[in-house]
Amino acid sequence: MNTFTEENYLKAIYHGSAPGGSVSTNEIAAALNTRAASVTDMLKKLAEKKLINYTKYQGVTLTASGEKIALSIIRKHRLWEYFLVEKLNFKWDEVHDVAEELEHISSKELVDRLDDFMGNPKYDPHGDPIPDRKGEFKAHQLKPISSLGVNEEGVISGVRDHSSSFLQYLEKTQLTIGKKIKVAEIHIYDHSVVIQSGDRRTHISREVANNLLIAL
Amino acid sequence: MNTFTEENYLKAIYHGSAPGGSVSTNEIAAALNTRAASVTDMLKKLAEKKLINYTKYQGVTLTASGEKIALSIIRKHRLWEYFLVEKLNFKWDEVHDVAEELEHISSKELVDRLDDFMGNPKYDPHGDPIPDRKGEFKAHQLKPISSLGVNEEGVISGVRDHSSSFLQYLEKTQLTIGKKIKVAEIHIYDHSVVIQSGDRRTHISREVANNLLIAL
DNA sequence: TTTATTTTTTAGACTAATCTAAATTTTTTA
DNA sequence: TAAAAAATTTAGATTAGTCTAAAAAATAAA
Ligand SMILES: [Mn+2]
Ligand SMILES: [Mn+2]
Ligand SMILES: [Mn+2]
Ligand SMILES: [Mn+2]
Repeated sequence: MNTFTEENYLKAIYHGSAPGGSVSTNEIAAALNTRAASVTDMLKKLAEKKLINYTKYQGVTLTASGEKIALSIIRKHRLWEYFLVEKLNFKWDEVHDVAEELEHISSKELVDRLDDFMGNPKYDPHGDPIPDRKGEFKAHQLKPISSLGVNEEGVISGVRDHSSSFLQYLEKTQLTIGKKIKVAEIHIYDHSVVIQSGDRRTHISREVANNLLIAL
Repeated sequence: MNTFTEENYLKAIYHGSAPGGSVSTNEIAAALNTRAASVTDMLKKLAEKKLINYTKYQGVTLTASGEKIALSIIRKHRLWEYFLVEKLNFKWDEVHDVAEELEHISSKELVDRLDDFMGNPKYDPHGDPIPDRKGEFKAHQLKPISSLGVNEEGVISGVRDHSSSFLQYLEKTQLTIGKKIKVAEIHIYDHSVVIQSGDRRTHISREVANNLLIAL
């Protein structure tokens, strides 16, 4: 097995990689709140274990087995988040830190049974896809509200910013996953957007419009 | 917070202490599958943190705060075991190792909600009492079947040996928690016992009779 | 295409947890 | 109560993960 730390590095590399691309030492250091020198040390170890492809100064990509591990961690993270929200009544902004711990519980039997217990959910509370036991998943096709024109509609299906302050803001303004919305107005001056949802109108900033994702 | 290792030491000290008594370095080493020298190092650290009372060569006891932590770990362990058996359909002999990991998840909110979700159970799948959120619990008054005389009755309420081989044996012979039993015969020669449970008779060895506990 | 800046790696140290082997202390036994 | 045995602690190393400071490589700018 791998240590928690190794698992966190693999996950960070997975999340930091643009499709097909590689991740830099500094990006990993930023994601894990650590120093570049520490990252270099760990990259050597992960390369030694054949979990990443690493050549000095070139950045890294995951090998097939590294990606498999990363996906299993992400599966656990998202299933536990779903459990916390759906079964234990946590709010969607309260679950991430707990899931960061739970994702390292090793038992595969446990997550698979948890998955069945909850009816094999496909998306976590933030709209992110949950890999199945084979590591497969299909992501929603998403785009930010800021890319819509006036009168275009869609269903809120994901967030680009997972911070609890953003999630709390969305909760308060009732812009949560599953809500059907329409763009009512766009202010050219500051790119802020007025959203219509049912008979409720909400004025959101450009930043919020960039971070709120709707399904096509 | 404390490391997993520190938590495991505190738990071992708690479990190793006879009521009011102290635990020896070697006992802790045996319980944790480690060496006496390692234990000594850790005892110094825990004493430094005022979680144990330690004087060289004298053995250790938990301080009030050390005991509080130990009980919170035990609470988590047993609640998770209950969850695994009652909600995820694990068998009682399969849950211990998973609970050994889950008990270190730090969120107090999580265990308290889990406790409520399950209806605040008082005993875990092996009959051990689950401390409440204040660390309080009442243990069953238990005695081994081997202490009963012929025709005495009782309800199976706990085990002294938690090994999966023993639990599997009990499962197979249907001598599980909650079963009402009566001692039908005692063989003087080897102290083996014939147990009547419903219309089923089971012949168990002295060793099994010593490790199966019934409520008074 | 040199020079400056940024990124990454190496060198050397530190902490937590562990180990073996040797030294102490305590307990038993004679 | 003195020698032998058992338990415990100390000494000195090791591994994982981290850090700061300095060196090296890559990239950007002049
Ligand atoms: Mn999360
Ligand atoms: Mn999520
Ligand atoms: Mn257990
Ligand atoms: Mn138990």
